[in-house]
Amino acid sequence: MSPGDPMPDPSDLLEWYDRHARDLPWRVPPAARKAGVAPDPYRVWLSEIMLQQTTVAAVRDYFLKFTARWPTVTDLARAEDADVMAAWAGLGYYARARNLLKCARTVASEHQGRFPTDHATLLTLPGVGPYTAAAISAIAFDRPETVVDGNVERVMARLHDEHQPLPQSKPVLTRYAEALTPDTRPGDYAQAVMDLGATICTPRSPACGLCPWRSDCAAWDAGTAAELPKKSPKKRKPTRFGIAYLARRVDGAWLLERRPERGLLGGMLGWPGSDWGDAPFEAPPIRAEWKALPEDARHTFTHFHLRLSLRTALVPMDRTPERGEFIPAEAFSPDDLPTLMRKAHALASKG
DNA sequence: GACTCGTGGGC
DNA sequence: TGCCCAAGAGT
Repeated sequence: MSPGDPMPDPSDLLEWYDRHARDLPWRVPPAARKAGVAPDPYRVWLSEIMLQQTTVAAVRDYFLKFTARWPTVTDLARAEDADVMAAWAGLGYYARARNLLKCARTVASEHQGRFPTDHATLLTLPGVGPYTAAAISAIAFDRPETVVDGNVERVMARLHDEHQPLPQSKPVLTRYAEALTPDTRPGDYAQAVMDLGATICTPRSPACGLCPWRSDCAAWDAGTAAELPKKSPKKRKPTRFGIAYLARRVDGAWLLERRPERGLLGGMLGWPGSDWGDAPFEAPPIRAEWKALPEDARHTFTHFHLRLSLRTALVPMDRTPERGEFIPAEAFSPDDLPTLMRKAHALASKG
């Protein structure tokens, strides 16, 4: 920070937030907050975990489903692993769901079912990193912590016309954000900066004409808002190949397998099959007359494309699988599977 | 610091 | 179609 740097007024943003705060299921609106309504730390924590690298639109229904089924952190702590993983299926980044349960059980057993209020203690919880610790402390407990997510990075890069690319610029953007964090209404302020980034100071075609901080924005002055923040170039994704075996028993049961805790889709149910690489091979998980499907399941993960070759078979009752276990038709729903495995199921059921 | 780790929507 | 992006954390 140096003299002459833009110094926007947090009050201007709070005033904007009072008029334009989005209506979100996990949010206590500013008027209610002023009237003394305190957020439920459980709901704040749950929403923040779900929102990691995930859009509000994708999270909304999952949040409602989870809070209806597990209204408190102790309810969640008592849940079966398989039930939570199934409820999370489709939302992605499944380590979050595993850590969600670990965290709920830690809060229940070591913190008397109440979330810690301070940043340092929150950081010790599974799945809670610097951003989420600050968000819970600020939003749930109205402490003056600085949240730095992708929105805040973008807003700060523009306010200061910072052209150094992310992630190298992260430390300086964090200092800019810290310098702005107010002692009054820090929880609303944290949500306000993120709302600004999500609705006005957007990645593409920002609506600078509507921005309460426009007159204090260096990128607005320079005409560079839309090209910030700069980011380091990304590598392109390779394509990997795999084989999956979808066995259906004559009584309708499906042969599924719980994936290892670590790694891609860790802890989720899936179809037995090969590893994913250049030239996969894997013997079938059960003796049967296997038929190759004409169409591969295609799916793109964060860092590679996958083409999954599918094999199907109808197997008699008296045969024991070498891998996985049969799940009865009435206990199976493709909604309990990660999206890739749903795609494979849809193709097998169609064919 | 560099990787790994999902998914759906927008352009 | 292909790339970018989204309230990041763990290793």
